Amino acid sequence: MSLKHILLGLLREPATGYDLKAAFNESISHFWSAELGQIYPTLRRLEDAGLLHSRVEPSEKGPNRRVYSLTDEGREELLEWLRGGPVVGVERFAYLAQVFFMDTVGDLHETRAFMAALRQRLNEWLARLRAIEADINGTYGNAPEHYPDAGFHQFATLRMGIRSIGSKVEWCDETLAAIDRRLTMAPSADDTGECRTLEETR
Amino acid sequence: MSLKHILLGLLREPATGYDLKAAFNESISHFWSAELGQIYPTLRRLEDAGLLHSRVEPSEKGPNRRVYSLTDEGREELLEWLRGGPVVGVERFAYLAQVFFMDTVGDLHETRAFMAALRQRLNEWLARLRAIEADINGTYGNAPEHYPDAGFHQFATLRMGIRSIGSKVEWCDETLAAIDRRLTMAPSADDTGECRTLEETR
DNA sequence: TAGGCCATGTAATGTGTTACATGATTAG
DNA sequence: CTAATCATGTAACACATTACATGGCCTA
Repeated sequence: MSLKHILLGLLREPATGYDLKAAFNESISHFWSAELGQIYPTLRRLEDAGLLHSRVEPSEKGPNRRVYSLTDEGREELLEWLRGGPVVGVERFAYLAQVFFMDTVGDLHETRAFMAALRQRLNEWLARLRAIEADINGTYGNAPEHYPDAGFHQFATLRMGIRSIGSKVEWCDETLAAIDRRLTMAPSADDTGECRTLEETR
Repeated sequence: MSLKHILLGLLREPATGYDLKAAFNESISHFWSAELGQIYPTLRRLEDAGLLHSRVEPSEKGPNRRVYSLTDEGREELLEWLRGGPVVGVERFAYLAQVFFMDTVGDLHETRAFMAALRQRLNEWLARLRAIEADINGTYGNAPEHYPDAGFHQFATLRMGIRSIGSKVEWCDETLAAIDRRLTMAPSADDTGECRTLEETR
């Protein structure tokens, strides 16, 4: 039920489905994403439910735009969601599943290459987030407590992205170091062991 | 396409759907989850595709068990997935979306209460992960490079959970501190500002 | 003139949760 | 006797991605 509320939140200002897709790509991509194929039907359903209303406007370039805005009912629904306490869902990381099973390959060098590739991907992501942060700091200063209201909250979410992705890059480094220590050891565990899980040997 | 491969990975040892559900709850809940309603049909499809085969066994307690095991084809498919490089998907955090829009409520004390509740949830989660880590360290020592092969890889994923959730708890603290600084300021931003986003004022 | 952006929408498919249905065994 | 655990499955629904379909305007 989150996309629904995120759309309501973004519709602080009236916007089209296309505009909202751009917002997902730009400001929000570090914690949510949605495709147009999901956005358009959802907006329509929210209008049917009375949480939004729309008007059709001619566009300067391209076809007519359907501009949605919040109704009072929609604003109320948004506030209820916000006041309902944190929605903590399941986290899914396919690449962690890959690490978890990577011993099946039977060659720690494969794990090493995997972790190095992962580190690079995450580090690029981190760099993008840090660039946005530097941009904001350059304009508004380093003290978020002086930012405008919405800016303060938005900056906080960016900070979580930076801390969270940053911690993952550090984890890659920690793991790469452990792999290197393991690779320089006598290959005892790899050869004598039965590739057991921790639970089985406990 | 990840659940499919995770099931193949878990079927290192033959197991029933019920067993696999237990594995999701126990060892891998910090990076994936699945319900029985999804596991059973998926196993059936994997068998139809020739990646698994099953035999029915009587159970000591309860109804007959359908025990699945990997075929050579299934093992090959798993290895391809593992060797295909890190699968980095979208991260979705509903609670970050809530923070992002929380200024709509118009009272920073609401944000503070939200962040405090979130911190507690995350901290409990962290404590569970740390307990597992302590348990493993107690049995195998503090040097993961000496763990058995599968254990080494599994421990690495646990470490990422600890770092990642830990960084989020730290982020909560950072944000709570910023909120407190903002609350003790003259309430200028809250009253004079127009609740603008960072983009709009740029 | 080719490709990208603007702009909307539908259809097919894939992924995931919850509820329903069944029924034996065991521990409190 | 009751609740939990064992054990399998289906059906309905909710959520999400990708492909298809259309077509004008602008830039290289």
